[in-house]
Amino acid sequence: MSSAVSETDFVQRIEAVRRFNRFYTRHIGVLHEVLLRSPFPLTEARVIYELAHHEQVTATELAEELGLDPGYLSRILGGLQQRGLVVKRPSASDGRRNLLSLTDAGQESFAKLNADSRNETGAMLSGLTEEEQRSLVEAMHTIQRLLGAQPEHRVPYLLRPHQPGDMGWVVYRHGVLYAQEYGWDEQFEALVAEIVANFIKQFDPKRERCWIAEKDGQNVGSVFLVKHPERAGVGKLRLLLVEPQARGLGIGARLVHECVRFARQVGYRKVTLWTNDCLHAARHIYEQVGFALVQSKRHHSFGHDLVGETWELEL
Amino acid sequence: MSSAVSETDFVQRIEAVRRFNRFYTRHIGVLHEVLLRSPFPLTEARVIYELAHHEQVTATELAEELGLDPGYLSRILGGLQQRGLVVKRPSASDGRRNLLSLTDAGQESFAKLNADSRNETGAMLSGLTEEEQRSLVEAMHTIQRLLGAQPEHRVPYLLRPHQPGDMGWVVYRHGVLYAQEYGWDEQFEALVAEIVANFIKQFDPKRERCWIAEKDGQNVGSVFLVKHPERAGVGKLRLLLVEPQARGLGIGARLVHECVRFARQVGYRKVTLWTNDCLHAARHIYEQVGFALVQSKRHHSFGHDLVGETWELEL
DNA sequence: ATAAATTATTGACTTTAGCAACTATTGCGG
DNA sequence: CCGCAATAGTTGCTAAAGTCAATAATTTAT
Repeated sequence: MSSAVSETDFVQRIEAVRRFNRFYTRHIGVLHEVLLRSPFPLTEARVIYELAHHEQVTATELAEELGLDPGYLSRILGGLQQRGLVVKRPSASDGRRNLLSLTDAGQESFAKLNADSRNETGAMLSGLTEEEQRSLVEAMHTIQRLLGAQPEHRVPYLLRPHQPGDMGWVVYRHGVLYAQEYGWDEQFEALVAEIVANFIKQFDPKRERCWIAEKDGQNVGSVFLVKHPERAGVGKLRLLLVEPQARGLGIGARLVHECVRFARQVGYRKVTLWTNDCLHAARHIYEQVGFALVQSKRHHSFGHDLVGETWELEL
Repeated sequence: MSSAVSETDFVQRIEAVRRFNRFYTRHIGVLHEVLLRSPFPLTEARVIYELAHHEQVTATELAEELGLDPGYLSRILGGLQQRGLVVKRPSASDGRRNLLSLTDAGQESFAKLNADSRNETGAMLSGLTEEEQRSLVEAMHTIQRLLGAQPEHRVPYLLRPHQPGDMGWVVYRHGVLYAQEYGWDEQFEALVAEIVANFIKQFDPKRERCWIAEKDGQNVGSVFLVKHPERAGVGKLRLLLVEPQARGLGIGARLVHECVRFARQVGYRKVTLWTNDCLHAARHIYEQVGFALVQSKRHHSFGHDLVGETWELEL
């Protein structure tokens, strides 16, 4: 070793790290007690958690990520499937693999778990001052960086069904963002409000749905699929929105993709949507997913001259 | 909540903390795999670890500290006792309690576990630069402070039998410290060297022992109990030393205490020791433990005029 | 085309853990 | 000093968590 002094430092650091590990082992133990109060055994909860953060995973990946025995995991997944929380689809490209994902019920279970855990953490944090919270988070970042947390390769956001509060958020953010980005006036916000009001009033869970994208605990995107008011067997995609700070992560595409998947699943024969030609990012996504422009029509709304467009996708 | 902005921050912090918890859960999982390669199951290892850091604990305290179920712990302790790693003595003051401590074999097992874990952590740390190591440790301190790690009320040091390297350390530190603090010359260091050489050459594990005090992974104290060269049934306490940076923690008293306990246990009828009147701290400890001054004699040694003293304790 | 590797499942087990009931003490209030 | 609540620890029973090896179905590599 280089010198007596630095050797001493080194040994002391080792002990400091070990002390921290003991401390945090204990700390995590306490956290887990909270999860244990949920109807899910801890390991199951962890599996659900991972599933919620992946579009689709294979069992092997999951086992890897959670450090579980494949056999054990297989059984856990079996149980979750039986209870209707997880579905498994054979992979198209590899007959050995199965792609796993949460069902709606699974999503719901996750939402509850997630909320509990979040509240727990929130309660802990709120015992600290603003300044202390900042230091804590910063210290945690430092540790993760130094211990080589490989950038989590799960998607950094989350899709979920709507919850209380989400409708207000949708109206609010549509209003703010379209005003900011396109200068649209409050007529647009009113339109959005009307749409979501109707969605809630006439909600048919079997054939309609809202997806909210969440990132770091905050809403960052939305999309709705509703029955077309006049044309039976046709679904209408509405209110696609992604917050500026969350753009570039593929959230928009993912939202539309989910929408279409759901539309197929519940038996629509066609999905239609109305947008405006100035919304380039959205149009691009619709194109990618396979929608075709079927009609274009000038109109004056929201304080501007616009070109409204109707797009359709055969299922 | 105060404002939209700080609410946003708060939610993001919650997620950051949760992310860290997941990260560290996995990280600790990996650490534990290492321990799992040892002959001890993780929980047993933790129990041994705690026992090594306490003079004597009760099962309840231990369960509390480790967050274990008392029943479960009881069984673990039972197993450790059967394998001769732990002994249990009924408490004098409370008939319900049992005071637990590691046997020699237990100490040895601990030493191995501890070394493995330390090496593991050392290997991890040495992948980082000096600067990075410092940040890491600092971040860990921050977290412990903020999450209210109550100051560990276990003793922050550790007594253990001697290992390779310890004898050299004893000679080296006696030489350095007595020179620094009392100006003694290298004759003293030579004397110490001779004593430890004889200790090793004529070591009788049944009736002789060396204790090394360790703190944060470093040696900080020593004491020896050996057979008196002339008087059968008498033990001689020698080479009591505590590093300046570790004084005030009761390490000296603890070392002498262990010595006396051992002397009683292996059947000596008396313990004697030789010291000098200028070593105030040491004399104070001997007095406290019950030693009596039986002889005082001037001598010139180590480059100084000194007053040598003989102290004795009837067992 | 065959061997080797990968993905997932199953059966048979062990270990780990938690709860509740029970015994032996102790401390306390009347 | 008696009775009773509280504490320390043990034991039986049960569930959860995890392991290991064998197997089947594919895919990939040689």
